[in-house]
Amino acid sequence: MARQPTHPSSPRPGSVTLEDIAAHAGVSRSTVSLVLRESPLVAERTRDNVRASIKTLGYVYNRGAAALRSSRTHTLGVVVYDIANPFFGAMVAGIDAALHRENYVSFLANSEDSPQRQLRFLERMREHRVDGILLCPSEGTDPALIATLSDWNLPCVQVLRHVGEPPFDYAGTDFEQGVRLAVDHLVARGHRQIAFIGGEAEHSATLARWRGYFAAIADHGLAPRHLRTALTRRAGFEAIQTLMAEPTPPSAVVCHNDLMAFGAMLGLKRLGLTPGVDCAVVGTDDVEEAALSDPPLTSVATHPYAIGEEAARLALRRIADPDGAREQVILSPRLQVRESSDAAERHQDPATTSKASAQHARRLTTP
Amino acid sequence: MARQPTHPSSPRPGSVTLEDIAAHAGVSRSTVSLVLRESPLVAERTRDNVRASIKTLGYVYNRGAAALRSSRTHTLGVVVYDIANPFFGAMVAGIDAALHRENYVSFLANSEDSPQRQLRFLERMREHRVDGILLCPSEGTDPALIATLSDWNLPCVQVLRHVGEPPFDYAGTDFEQGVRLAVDHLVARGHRQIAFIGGEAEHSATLARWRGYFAAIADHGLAPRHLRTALTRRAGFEAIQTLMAEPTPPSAVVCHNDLMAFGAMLGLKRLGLTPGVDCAVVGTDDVEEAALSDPPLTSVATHPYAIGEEAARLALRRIADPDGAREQVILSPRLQVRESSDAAERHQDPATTSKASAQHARRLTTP
DNA sequence: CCTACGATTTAGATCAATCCAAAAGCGTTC
DNA sequence: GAACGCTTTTGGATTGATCTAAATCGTAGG
Repeated sequence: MARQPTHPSSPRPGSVTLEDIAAHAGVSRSTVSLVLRESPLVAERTRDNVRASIKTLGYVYNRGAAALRSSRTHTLGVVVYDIANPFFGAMVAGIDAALHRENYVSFLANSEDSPQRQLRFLERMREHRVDGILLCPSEGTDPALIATLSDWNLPCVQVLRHVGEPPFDYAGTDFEQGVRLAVDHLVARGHRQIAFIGGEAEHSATLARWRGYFAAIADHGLAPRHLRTALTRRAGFEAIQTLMAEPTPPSAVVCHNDLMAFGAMLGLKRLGLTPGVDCAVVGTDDVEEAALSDPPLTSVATHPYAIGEEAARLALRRIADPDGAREQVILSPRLQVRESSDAAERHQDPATTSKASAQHARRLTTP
Repeated sequence: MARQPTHPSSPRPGSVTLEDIAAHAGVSRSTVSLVLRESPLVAERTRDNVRASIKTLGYVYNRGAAALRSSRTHTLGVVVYDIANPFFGAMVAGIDAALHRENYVSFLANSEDSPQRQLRFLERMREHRVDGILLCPSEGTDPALIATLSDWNLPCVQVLRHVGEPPFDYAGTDFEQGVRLAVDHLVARGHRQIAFIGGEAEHSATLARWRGYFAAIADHGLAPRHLRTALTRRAGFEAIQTLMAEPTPPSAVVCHNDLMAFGAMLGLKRLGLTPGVDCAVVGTDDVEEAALSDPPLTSVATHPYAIGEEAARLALRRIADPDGAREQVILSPRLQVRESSDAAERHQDPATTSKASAQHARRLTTP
């Protein structure tokens, strides 16, 4: 109601078209279109006139119509498998920030780790003609999916996990290296019985952690103790109690993620033990809560926000150059040592949080 | 490459159109369109033929083109101010689930609590011609925004927070009632010095908590003690230490959210006090972590997933009937009592989580 | 005076669907 | 065999942008 367009035949507000602008400014539709797309072909005087008409008529660009002709929607599909997990929340925030800067906008779907849901969403994305996909493949994703997307002509960047054979575009963290850092740290603190809990599933991200664990343990000439569990707080709570009841209980545990580590620390307390004194605990992710737990948790920082940003950047690059060399961006994890693995550590300010250090990124290019 | 469309002039795979299907099935474009939209006007034989052609040619529906003509995109814009917060993660999951069922898909934006970013996103949504908006208004949102959206002909459902004057569509929780429940519970346990921490900002959601707190305290003839702080874990950690250093320290605190409550419990431990024994702590939200903290946290459950679902349903209803009566769906909170407010409670299984009880919803309709 | 030139601007086709009014098909009945 | 009523089907217009090749314009060179 505020500003009715002056053109009389427009039925509801918001349906002013290029045609209307053209008539008002005394030029052709084409010229208005060029102005909207900041083309250098248009004379400055004309451009100003057109801009003025656009303003007075309250025109709104119709991206749908533009996409029909240009087959570019400025739209991306993002699939994660658990948006309620703060790690993915941070990642999505990073994606959002990077896309926002480039005037892109993203569809989000939560696959709930169901390949069927994931596929349905991807099909829908195809109908909406998104320019590309950011995919955290759900559990049990058919590796052929990536080839299918490629058949569909849909650029796809995998994030955090990956399936199928390289080369593909991928952004994630070097989890193998992360677990190695954790084990090395614990060995340096004198631990010899170092267990690993987590990882019943078989993604790349889980496998990488295993590799890191077994390799590091072997390097130090120690005996591995690996317990497969779910990846929840609850699972950590139970797993630690199982381990501590064994004939040779571990003196330290490395956990698949921070949630499990918190669970493990609670489990230790339930047993009357003190985390960091009776048994060291190391997590993975370094979520905000890690600095403020009791005791503060040593954790391998995996920079979800930075991963999100990198993934988005990668996708935009692939859209601009569909046949360019595939790229893998792998951020280096960083170990944040706190009291849960080092009771001797000074009692610091509780919120010494780590900043994402994206400059540690390693870039691989597969031609 | 898998299945090349038989139509020779199509440049890349995936660009099979209605025209191609029509030619292949020996009918007109219009008929194919009717089949796609499950129109009862088409004879069964014809429908089957067309379906077969669609399959063999590998046709993909182009929603962009359809939207151009029908001005319905089957698309929604969702704005939250902190997607990294697990509460919003759960809410978005609820929204996603509800929309998925109705073949809708949603754009997500993280406003980072900036009205400018929020507005930019909303403008972009308008360009994409979304059918509606789900909005958690960012801090400092101009109340006129809701009227502007209405001018734009964009149905908008506010979620969790709201600005502007009713009537509008809204889905949220009765925070006032929630805080009341918490205070009543504490009084019943014999507490007389009950403080409230949190809420320096001025949203509806914060104001409602205040109202609940002051009203309940007054009802019981007690003296209020309210500390305004930020809404972070860190803030809770500091606030409790401030309060406990006062001449009459509280015997119980109610916190704006669970994050702050966790911080407060940590702060008590830092002072050598035991949460639940030396000072009771109650949070709000009942996040998953609450059941597994040390001690388990009493919390007012606010059902984010259910709120998300209700909000999405509301939006779809409004799209179908733009001039219908505005609705407010307000879920009733439920108090989940655990040891942090009741040290005498039996040591239960740590993960007795609450199920969202959406049947407690109260529906208001403003004509 | 005519043409060529670079810089702008434009008409008309095109993109892939929906909408609408009109036509076609078809079995009855007069 | 024409008229009728009913279900199906169909051209052609429409939606709002982009793309392409051609038109316009003022000026300078031959």
